[in-house]
Amino acid sequence: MPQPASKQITITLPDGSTRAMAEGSSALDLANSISKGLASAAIAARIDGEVKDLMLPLHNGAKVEILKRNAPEALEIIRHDTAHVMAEAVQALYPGTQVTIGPAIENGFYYDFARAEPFTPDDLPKIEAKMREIVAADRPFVREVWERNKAIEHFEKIGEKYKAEIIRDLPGTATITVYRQGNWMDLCRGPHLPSTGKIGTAFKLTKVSGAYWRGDAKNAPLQRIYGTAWRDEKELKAYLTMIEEAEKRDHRKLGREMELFHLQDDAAGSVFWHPKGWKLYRLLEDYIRARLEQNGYVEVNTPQLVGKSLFQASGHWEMFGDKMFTVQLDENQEFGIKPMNCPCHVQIFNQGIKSYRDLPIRMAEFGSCHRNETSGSLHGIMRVRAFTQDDAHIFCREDQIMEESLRYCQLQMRVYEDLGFPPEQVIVKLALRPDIRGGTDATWDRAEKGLRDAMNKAGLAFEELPFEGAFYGPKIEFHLKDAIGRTWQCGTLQLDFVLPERLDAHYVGEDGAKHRPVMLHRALLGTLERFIGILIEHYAGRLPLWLAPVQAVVADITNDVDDYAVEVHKALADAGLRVEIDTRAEKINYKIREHSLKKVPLMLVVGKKEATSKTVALRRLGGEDQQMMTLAEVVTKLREEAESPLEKEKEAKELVIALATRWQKG
RNA sequence: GCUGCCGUAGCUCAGGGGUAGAGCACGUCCUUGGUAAGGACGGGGUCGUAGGUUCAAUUCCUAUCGGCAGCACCA
Repeated sequence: MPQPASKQITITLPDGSTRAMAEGSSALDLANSISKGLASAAIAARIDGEVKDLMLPLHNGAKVEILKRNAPEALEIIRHDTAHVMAEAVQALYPGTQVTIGPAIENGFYYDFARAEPFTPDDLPKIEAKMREIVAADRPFVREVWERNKAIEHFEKIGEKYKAEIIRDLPGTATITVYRQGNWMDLCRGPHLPSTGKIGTAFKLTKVSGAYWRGDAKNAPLQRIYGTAWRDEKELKAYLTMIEEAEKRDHRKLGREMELFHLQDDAAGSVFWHPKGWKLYRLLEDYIRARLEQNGYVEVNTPQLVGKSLFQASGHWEMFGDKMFTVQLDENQEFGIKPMNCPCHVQIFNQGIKSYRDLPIRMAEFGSCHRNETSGSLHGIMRVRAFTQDDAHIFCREDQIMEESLRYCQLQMRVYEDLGFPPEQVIVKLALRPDIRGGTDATWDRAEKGLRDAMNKAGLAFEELPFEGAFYGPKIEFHLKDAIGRTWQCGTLQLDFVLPERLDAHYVGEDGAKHRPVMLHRALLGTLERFIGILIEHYAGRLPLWLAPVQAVVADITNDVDDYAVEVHKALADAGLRVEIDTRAEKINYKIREHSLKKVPLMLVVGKKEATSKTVALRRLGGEDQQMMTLAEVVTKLREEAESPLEKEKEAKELVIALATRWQKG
C-alpha cells in the first residue's frame, strides 16, 4: 500500500546508534524493524528512562530500549497485569463487585474489591480458572486517554464509585488513562503488556483477607485477594518451594521442637520460657549487658506497678491508656503496669540536681513491660503483651545529640554484626516529623538533621519515612526480616523533646541556670522476645555455638563405654561448655537423628575405640563426616570455638597489648 | 479490633448426629547396634469453653476464648 510521504523521527538505541522511523511509530514498530524475534519477545519499552507501553507513539529524539521478559522491570508489569486479569475475572464471576486498587507487590500482586459478601478460599480456584480463560483469549491491552469529567461521570454511572473518587483526587493536570482488555476496562496509569496472553501461566492466587479503603480502619472494609506471579512456571515453583522451606524455620515450630518456650491460651501474648530457651535469653541479655558496660551505660531497675498520676503527668495515660493494664487498689488508687520505662527513668534522673558535667547519662534497663496489644497483632513471641526491652534513655544536651546518635548507630551495627546480621541484612529507616507533633519546627529541623548526620557518619544506608515519626520526636528504626520476609522493627533510637518537659527534668548549665535535657529513647535488640524469634528464624534454629543453649551432646555407641562417656562429659562441662550426655540403650543413628532435630551444634560420639584410645569422634550438625581427636584436644578446640564475640575481642586486645609490651621491651 | 480459615492424644493430622482413629512421641520389655528412625507389647482424649436444637451433639446453630494469614495498630 503506498504510504503518503510522512515525516521521519530519529530514535536513539541503548548502544548509542540511531534509527529513523516514520512519525507515529511505536516502540513495537521499532522492535519489528530490528527483528521479528525481538518484537515477539518485547513486553514494554523504556523511553527516556521511563517504562512505557510498547504501543505508545514515539517522539522525535527519544531514547528507547526494548524490554523483554527477562528485564528486571518485566515482573512488576506481569504482576500488575495479572491483577487486572484477576479483577476482570472477579467481576465476571461476582457481578456487583466494585474494583478499587490492585498494585504489584513484592513477589506478586493484590486487588482490593468492595463487595458485601466476603470471598472465601473456595472462591480462589474459580477465579483462577476464569483468569486462565482470559489469558488464553490473549486480548490486547488498549490504552485510552479520557477527559477527566467524562471519566468521573462514566465510573459513577457504572457504579464504580471508588474509581471515580480516585480520579477526583488526582491533580487536575493528570492524564487520565484507561486500559481495555476486550470488553473489560480499568482506570490505570499503566504500563501494560501488549496483551493478556503475555502474562503467561505462572501465577497462583494465594490468600484472601480483609483490608480497608485507603488503608484506614475508619474507612469502608474491602476484600483483598492476593496472588503471586512470575515469568515462567519454573520461577513460580521455585518461589512456592522457597515459601514452603521458609515455613519450616518458623520460630513457633522450632521453639517447640528445640524445647525453648511455649505459649498457651491462658496467657495469650506471654511466653513460657523453658530451661533451654531461658538459657538463650540470658546469654543474649548477658552479651548486651557487657556491651552496654563497655559503652558507658549504667543499669537501673524500676517498678512494674506505678500510680496513675505519673502516667498522667507523662502524658501516657491519655495517649496510650487504652493499651495499659491497670490495677485498682481501692476507690482512690489506680495503678498501671508500666508499658514502657521512660517515665520511671526520668524519676531516677530527677533525684538530686544534675549538672551539665553529668551529661550524658546513659540509663539502661532490661525493662519488663506490658501492653494490651490488639488480639490480631499478636504473633508468636515476636509480638506479645509481656516483653522485656533492652531499653535505655540517654539524657543529654542538645549539642550532644549528634555524638550520642552516632555512638548508638555504631554500637547498634556492632551488635547486629555480632549476632549474625551484617549491614546488608539490616533495613534502616528514618521516620520524620508527623503532622501532629510537639516541639517547634526549629527543634525538629535540628533533630532530624542530627539523626541524618549521625547515620551518614556511621555509614548507614537508610530510607526516609515522612510523617512517620513519633509526636515527640523523629526516630531511627532498625528492621530485620523473619523467615518469610516480613520485616520487624528491632533496634530504634527516638529523640524526645516532650517528656523531659512534661516530667520537668532539668540540669544546671554552665551559666548556672536550669536547662532541659534531651532524651534519647533507644533499644538495640528491641525486645528480647522479638529478637530471639528473629534469631531462631534467621539461623533456622542452628544457633551459633556461643548462643546455643546446648552446645554439645556426648553420645555413646554401647553402654559398655558409659564410664568413658561420663568422663568426656565431665571434661567438657568443667571447661565451661554446655554439654549433655546420652547413654540410653539406643543405636547411634537414633541418637544422632534426635539431637540433630533439636539442632544441637556438636555431637561427641564415643565407642570402644575412643574409650581405649581416650579420643572422641566430633560430629557437627548437618555434617556427614567426623573428626577424631583426643579428649584434651577437643576440650581446647571447643572452648575456643564457643567464645562469644566479646571474648574474642578481649583476646585480640590482650594479644595486641602483649605484642606491644614485648616490642617495647625488645 | 476487622475479614477469612481453624481448634480432635504431647506433636502432625484423619473422621463424623448414636460418647473416636492413624503416624510420630511416651512407657515396659527385648536388642549393645559405629554417624539422621531396631523390634514387640502397652498406656493415653469431657473432640477449646458455654449455651441452644435434638430421643441423642465431639459432629448442626449461637456466643465466647484462643490460633493462623492478611489488614489496621505498634509509645
